[in-house]
Amino acid sequence: MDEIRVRIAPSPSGNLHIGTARTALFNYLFARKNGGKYVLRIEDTDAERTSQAYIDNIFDSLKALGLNWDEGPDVGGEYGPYTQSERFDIYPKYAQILLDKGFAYECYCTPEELEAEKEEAAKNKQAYVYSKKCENLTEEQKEKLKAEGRKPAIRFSVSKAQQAFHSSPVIHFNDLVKGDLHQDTSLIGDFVIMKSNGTPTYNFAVVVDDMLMKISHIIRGEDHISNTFKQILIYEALGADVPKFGHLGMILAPDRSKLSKRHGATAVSEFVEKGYLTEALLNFVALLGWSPSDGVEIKTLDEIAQDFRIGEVSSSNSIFEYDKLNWMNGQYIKKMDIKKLTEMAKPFLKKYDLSELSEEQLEKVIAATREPITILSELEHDTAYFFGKDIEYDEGVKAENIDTEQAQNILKYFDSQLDSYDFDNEEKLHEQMADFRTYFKENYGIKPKVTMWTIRAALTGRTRGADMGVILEVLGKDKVKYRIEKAIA
RNA sequence: GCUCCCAUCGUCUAGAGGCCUAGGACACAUCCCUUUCACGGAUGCGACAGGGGUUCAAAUCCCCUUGGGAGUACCA
Repeated sequence: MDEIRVRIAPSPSGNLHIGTARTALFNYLFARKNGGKYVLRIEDTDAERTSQAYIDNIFDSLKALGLNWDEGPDVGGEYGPYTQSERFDIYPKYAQILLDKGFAYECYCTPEELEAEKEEAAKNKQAYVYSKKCENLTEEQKEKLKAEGRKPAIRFSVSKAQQAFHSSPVIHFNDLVKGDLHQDTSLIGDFVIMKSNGTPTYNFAVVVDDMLMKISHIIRGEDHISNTFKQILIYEALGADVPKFGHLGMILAPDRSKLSKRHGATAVSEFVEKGYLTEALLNFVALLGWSPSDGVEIKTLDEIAQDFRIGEVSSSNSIFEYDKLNWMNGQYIKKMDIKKLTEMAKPFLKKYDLSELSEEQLEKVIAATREPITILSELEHDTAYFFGKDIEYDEGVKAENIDTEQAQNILKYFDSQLDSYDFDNEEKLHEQMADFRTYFKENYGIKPKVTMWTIRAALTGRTRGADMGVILEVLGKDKVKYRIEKAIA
């Protein structure tokens, strides 16, 4: 096992979760940094909870994030198929090997019997461990049970595997991020590896797949630590090399509970719909657990991959706070190519008739409004006054910035000068506006700031917004005149 | 309940015994820049969970307590 191979193995029982995205990212980074392969496998053994829409969402989200896989369901690869439901015929073979080696046995217990065992354990305040009552069934007993119509599940004999490969019931492994981890296997009950319906359980399917796909390093969430001990035993029982494991802390909500819809978005696609850029999302999520050696936090995927070391990843949980994500998203919005950004902004501007503006004008609008925003959805509000004929006034703006005597004078004068302004010449218009401000400053002592504020209020209904030059230019003389005259009482 | 993991500013983190009167980023506050708002810049506020050890020396190592998280399925 010298080739480095990692995988991301999402279960399509929901859209791609931000936590899964981070796990995918760290696997991707590890593969890139170490010249390995990164594979995608879909774990859909539970048909009940799987849907094609989720599979599509997972593919799309991963691609949008730039986490492209070297092998996977769509691109194929040497070790396919990469969808578990297409591998159902291979698990029984390995279960049989375990049966033959004596590391597994058939279990004919009914759900009711199992339930009774659990209740008994709970009553005695004992940790539940399967009773092993089916471990030594004779052939006659099995036949009898089968005759009753019972279908067996296959259980893994934890104690037999432990005794065969470890001198102590307490087994250890060296985790890539957490270091030495241990568990007393006598506390692990003989668990089911093949359900009575013939499908594998998670713990069995992952091992078989990871083994067959020659996965060398398994990087995943720490919620899998307890599974790891079971999996190590299966690898050993199968006679396979045990891969290296690395467990990442979880991503928690600000209240330290599991991140759920109640805290806002959880799926990558939801973040995108809200106006987050996948680049920012990815960069942000990388910082949850990992930190750059040079202190520069805004980095491309490639840059992060260069600097990534799995052993330096934080082993504790981290909380998902929007503040920094928002800031980072804003940074990406400011730096993004304007044409690309304009394209991305369009879905957020559905409310408006975009045909009012040329592509060039729209770009100007976006360029002028991108600065203060943090997420794309803010664009709808911030660009409102560029569309339509009439505008809505923010609260208080009319009374404070338009209806005063001074404001009215400014507006009237502006209106009288309008015809002489050259809206087709950016530079000239800029000069003319400067003259306009100077006029009020020199003749009436009105600060340029106030003069501009008045015009802005009349034109946009607000006291904050894009650069005045851009507003004038994009609106054009007719609209400007219309709004100014409307503001004059 | 049992088992496992984790523990530095509000949050993300740097820190692998002396370089730490603990550094950076976000957020927050103030100031500067500016034709508005913003961007940007500067400054400030702000943490080693608690208690025991080990050591000449501990945020860094050990133990206990507390707190948080995870697992405990014929879910993945």
